[in-house]
Amino acid sequence: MTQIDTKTRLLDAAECLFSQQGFAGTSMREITTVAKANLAAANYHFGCKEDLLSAVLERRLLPLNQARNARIEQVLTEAAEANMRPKTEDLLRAFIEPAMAFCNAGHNSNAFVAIIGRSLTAADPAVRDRFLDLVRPLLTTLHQALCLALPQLPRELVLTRLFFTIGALGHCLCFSSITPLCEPNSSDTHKHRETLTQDLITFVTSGLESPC
Amino acid sequence: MTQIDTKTRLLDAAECLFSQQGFAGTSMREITTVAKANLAAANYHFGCKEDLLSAVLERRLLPLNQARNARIEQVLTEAAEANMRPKTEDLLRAFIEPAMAFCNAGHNSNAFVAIIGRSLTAADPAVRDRFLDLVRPLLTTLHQALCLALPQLPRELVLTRLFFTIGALGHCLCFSSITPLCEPNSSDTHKHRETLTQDLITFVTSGLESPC
DNA sequence: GCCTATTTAAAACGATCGTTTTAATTGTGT
DNA sequence: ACACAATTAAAACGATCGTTTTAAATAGGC
Repeated sequence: MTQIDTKTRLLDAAECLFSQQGFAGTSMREITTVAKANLAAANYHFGCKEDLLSAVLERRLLPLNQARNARIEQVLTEAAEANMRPKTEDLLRAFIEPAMAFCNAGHNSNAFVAIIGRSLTAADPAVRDRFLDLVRPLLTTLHQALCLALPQLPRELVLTRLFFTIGALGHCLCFSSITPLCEPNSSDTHKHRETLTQDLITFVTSGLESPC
Repeated sequence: MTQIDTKTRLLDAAECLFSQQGFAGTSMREITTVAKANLAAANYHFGCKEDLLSAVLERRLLPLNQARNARIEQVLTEAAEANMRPKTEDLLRAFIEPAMAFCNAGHNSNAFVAIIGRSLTAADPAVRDRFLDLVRPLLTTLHQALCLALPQLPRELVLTRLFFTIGALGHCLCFSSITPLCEPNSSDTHKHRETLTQDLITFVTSGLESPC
């Protein structure tokens, strides 16, 4: 068998269609058609549509958040060894860069980032809750780390500003998928994405470090 | 007839349901049931579901954006009279405050803000395009005004940072509807919303004014 | 009174939805 | 070879969808 796993093809198709049309706007028949698989195969592998969504989210989000978590821990460790406070910008970079880099990670993960960007504020509670369960631990870690970097600020204010940061990031992830900024896969796109990432980090770092 | 217009009841119901379940996740039958109207009445007044969405958007967004536009013009006029540059914070306040204040504007407009927050990055192009057409002029005006306030920054960077600002604002609008921060209509809610608004303005002002 | 616009009731249109079932067929490991 | 998991094909399940139609009833303006 030279072609990809049916299960993987289903995940790829679901990811692509969910990102373009949303969860409610995508049918199981569309997914199986794009995946060139049988309609029954989807339910056979994933049970129901909502569990397919969970599988789509988990496949990318678990490793992504693991990478972000590792980078945050690294920033904290290096700061502790130097007997200094971690820098706000370093923490935010550890949180943002892996997500934005996902756009260029090959496969069709650039479709996935739009799902991330939208899931947090999704109207459908089924989407929102399944997503929130996957990111809550990371956000808690990041919040605590940011409080170390910004001891002069009330913890509650840091959390509020972290919310703003997430909003800005999510908006970026959505738009870089909706509106391909240049021709896809061109070096221009790469460069622009890197610029955009740095612009975002600069923006939210200033926002978070703003005096109380 | 002591009760409200059928047309208005349909708009209210659609607004409420769209904000809670999204456009694709809400059926015409749900809307007419909540509105205590006949199913045929919805199509009679609005034609089709998409045009109903447009009507829902326009009812609140036109006056809201008109108010924001007037406040931006006022900031520009006062700055011109004083022979000074407009302040970034004043412009951002003119843009943000009316939207956030909408949460407490009575009727059920607090449901509407979630629609605003989500529409910009909606998966469904029908939703996104109809929304974008209603806000594009305002965003153009705001961008130009911000360039006057930040002449040291490239216009393109100002636009990028305005995108981040919109993302943070949209995220706020969504969450203040999803998670009622306190008991609704309590003075606590009012106070918290005002605090949140000021926190957001402080955050994005710092972000926009960050050195290049 | 008459005209027109609203609104209701009820039913039907064809279409699509998520899911399940049944049967036959492939592939893989042992 | 046998067993078991994966996959296909095709059909059907009941349900819901957006929209239209037909008919009757209700209101308000002139």
